[in-house]
Amino acid sequence: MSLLANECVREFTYKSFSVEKKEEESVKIKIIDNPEAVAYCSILWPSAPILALYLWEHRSELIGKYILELGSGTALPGILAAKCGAHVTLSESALLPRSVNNLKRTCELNDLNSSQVAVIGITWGLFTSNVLQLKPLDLIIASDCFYDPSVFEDILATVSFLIDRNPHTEFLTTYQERSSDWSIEPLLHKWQLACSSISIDSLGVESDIDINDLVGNHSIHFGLQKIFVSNLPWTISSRELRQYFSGFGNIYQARVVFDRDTGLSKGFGFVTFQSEESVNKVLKSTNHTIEGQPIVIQPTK
DNA sequence: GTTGAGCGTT
Repeated sequence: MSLLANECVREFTYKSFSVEKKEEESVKIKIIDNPEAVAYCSILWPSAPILALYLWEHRSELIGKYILELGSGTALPGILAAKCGAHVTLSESALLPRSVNNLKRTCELNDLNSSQVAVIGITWGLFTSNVLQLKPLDLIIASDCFYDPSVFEDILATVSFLIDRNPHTEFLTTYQERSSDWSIEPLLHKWQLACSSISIDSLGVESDIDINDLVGNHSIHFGLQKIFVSNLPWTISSRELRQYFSGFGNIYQARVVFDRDTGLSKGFGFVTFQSEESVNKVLKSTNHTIEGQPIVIQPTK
């Protein structure tokens, strides 16, 4: 399997001592991360390792279960569930064939063939034949799918439909709180779904993983993590933009905006950091220059 | 049409 530009393979190892088997169990997962991707589904968001770690710590309950992952993206939780013995179906939007294909590539990367893990296109809120043909599920999982309020109801419509067909199906989801104004609670009522939250305080203790390392400072809003950069030299690409700002902290995404028609740089771009602190550092520091040219930094509107 | 204020993409 070959990687595209900006893609990298990230390895996750889950290890725990099994009291029942009196031996250490471990599994290694490889996922394709593309922090530069325009499509959010190619980026490994912190909710994914959290859900994966939760599944790992409940792996004995996964054996033989039928699990569907919605909006799989990098598919870390889904692949982990498959490695733990579940029958897993990964899914991505049917409108994004490349993202669906990325799921197939990830299966290949983890030596899982199509009889072990199925990959299908599911568009949230649409009841296409792919959804109708699903076998009864034990569990639906989704990491970081509640990132845009305009799709909240579509996701829950799909979940509600699948739970209606098989009432013992459970839905397990992790998400980042991006705005205190957002809530799925009214929609849960509307779709007659009940929910409870699971504490992640003791998550990782068994595997000796500090979840803060996985999450970073992500409980903050997106706007504060992102800066608008202008007066860029015409010649620089997202790569150089990333390179310049990498000195201020870990970067999720750095993008120069190019004109769709001419392909020429518009001379501005966006940099999204993994923490608010990095943004503050950038804003405090003056005299930012790239290739000798002063550049302008502003918080995003 | 060879630039210099601006807030993109999915």
